[in-house]
Amino acid sequence: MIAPGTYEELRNELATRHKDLSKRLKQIAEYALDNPNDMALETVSGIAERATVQPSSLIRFAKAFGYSGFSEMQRVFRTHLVESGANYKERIRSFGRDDETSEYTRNIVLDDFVDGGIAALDNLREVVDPDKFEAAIKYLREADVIYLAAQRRSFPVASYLAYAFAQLDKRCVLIDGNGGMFFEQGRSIRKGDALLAISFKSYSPEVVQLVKETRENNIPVVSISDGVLSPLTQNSDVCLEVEDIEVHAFRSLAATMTLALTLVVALGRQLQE
Amino acid sequence: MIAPGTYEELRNELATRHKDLSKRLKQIAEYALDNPNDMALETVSGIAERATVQPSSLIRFAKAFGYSGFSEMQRVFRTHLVESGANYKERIRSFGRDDETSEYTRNIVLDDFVDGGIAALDNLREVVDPDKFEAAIKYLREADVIYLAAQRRSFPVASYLAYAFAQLDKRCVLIDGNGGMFFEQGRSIRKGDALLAISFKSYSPEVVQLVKETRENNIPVVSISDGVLSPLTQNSDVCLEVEDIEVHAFRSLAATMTLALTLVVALGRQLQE
DNA sequence: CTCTGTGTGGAATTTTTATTCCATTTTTGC
DNA sequence: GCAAAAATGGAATAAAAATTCCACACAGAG
Repeated sequence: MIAPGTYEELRNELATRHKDLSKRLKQIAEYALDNPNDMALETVSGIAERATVQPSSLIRFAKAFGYSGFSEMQRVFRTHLVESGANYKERIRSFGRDDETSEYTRNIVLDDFVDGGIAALDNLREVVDPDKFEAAIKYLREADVIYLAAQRRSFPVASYLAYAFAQLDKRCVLIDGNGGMFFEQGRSIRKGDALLAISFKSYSPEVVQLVKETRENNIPVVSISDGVLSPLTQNSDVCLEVEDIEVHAFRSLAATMTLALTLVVALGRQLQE
Repeated sequence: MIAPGTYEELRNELATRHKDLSKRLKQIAEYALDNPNDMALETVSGIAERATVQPSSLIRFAKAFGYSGFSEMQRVFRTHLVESGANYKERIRSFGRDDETSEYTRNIVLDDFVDGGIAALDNLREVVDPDKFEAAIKYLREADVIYLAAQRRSFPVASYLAYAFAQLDKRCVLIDGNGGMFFEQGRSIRKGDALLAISFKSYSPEVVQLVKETRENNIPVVSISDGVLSPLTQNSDVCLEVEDIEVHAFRSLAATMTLALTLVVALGRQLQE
């Protein structure tokens, strides 16, 4: 007897064997299919109570399907809960075992990054708050000149935005830190302009400082960063959250780039009107 | 002290109080925000291990936020896990409906780009030829200095690669055309180096010309471009094809960025050996 | 440099939870 | 309708998990 390792397999097994089960086990099977979340999260006695069976029946049930005990079966339900839920990070964690032959590896790598990128984009759809997005656009639309600040890994995003804004005939300044003049470039910002800053952990100190200074001068700051702990979030008028997934210790920019593009297009539409 | 009853409240609380927390509690706050699923499903000691803290710190953490113990706090994460899953399914169901209200429309834009990005990534998986990929890596690995050439929309990709190569201690020169010296920078390439050029239609004449010149000098040229008709394909030793999909007349860089990242990681592995 | 108080690691303890076992009940085959 | 087998309930036990507690480390004040 081999125990089903995935929720789908278990479901199948439950369906096919349902009619041959004893009264109590039938009852449990039905409950499990109706309330997979309970199966994933509740304790044996909790489920027993809700399903009006004895705790011991639940253990018998698990054993009848080949598991060593209830806990082992519960893992299947838990995994399913995580994977079916939008929460993408766990999904990512489950791949990326990469101790294969190099023949294999090269494709594995590309596949991993592609999967990671897709998961990041899926996630982007969920976490972007439409109100914040709208607010960000408003600041950018009203700005006379948009200043773009980003360093290191995030710099390409700013560079892309600079190109795209130029296409829209939206004036902008890309603070590239050329000649070590990051702050000199940044401080030429003035009333009527807006700063768009992009940085992820570990946050570029220059960008963080520039954001703070700009905010203190009552100039609007829009930022793109990761999560609520980011120092950008705390010092910006509006912060859009993105999280690009880390695969093999490298982070792609797929989601961030897509967000940037969306920002540009949305802004472009409003400018046309 | 009143404990946050929902995930969002807790998240907020974590964010605002993060800076005042002690070292360990900070560490836990970060872990919790990054791995909410673990917080929902794992045991105290399991989480403690993954977050490299002591079990007792987790209990202290929960109490610091007003809960009676870890278990009470865990309920918040569990509820969130279940509910976020439900929302996700809801979203999928309501997908593809686009009956106006600008309220709705702005999301449509993001959704479109996300879908476009996903499609582009899926496509990337298919069209990348492993042999060409391998060959590209070989040229780059053997190069003394990698020269990066790209203009306009593709420039951010080169900029990203420059950053990533530097991280790998691989020498490279980013031809950025600063001061109008595109060709001057490009012509400093010499035997033993390699050129990595990125351009899509309509192809940047400068990049195309540089590729041709470099090839004529018997220096290896690797390119990233779109399709067999690209003048880069014809004048490169190896050309990797990508096609980022056009949505609302704008092209994202999601797929190209992902390819670039993969290139970097694959190269990085070989350099380590 | 020493004292004081907060923060931390880790073992000990308590509580909760899973599992086993067996007496009792229900089904099944004759 | 009567054994024999299977299934069930529920208390007893074992296992695992959460929580407490205390000795020690460390940072900041004097």
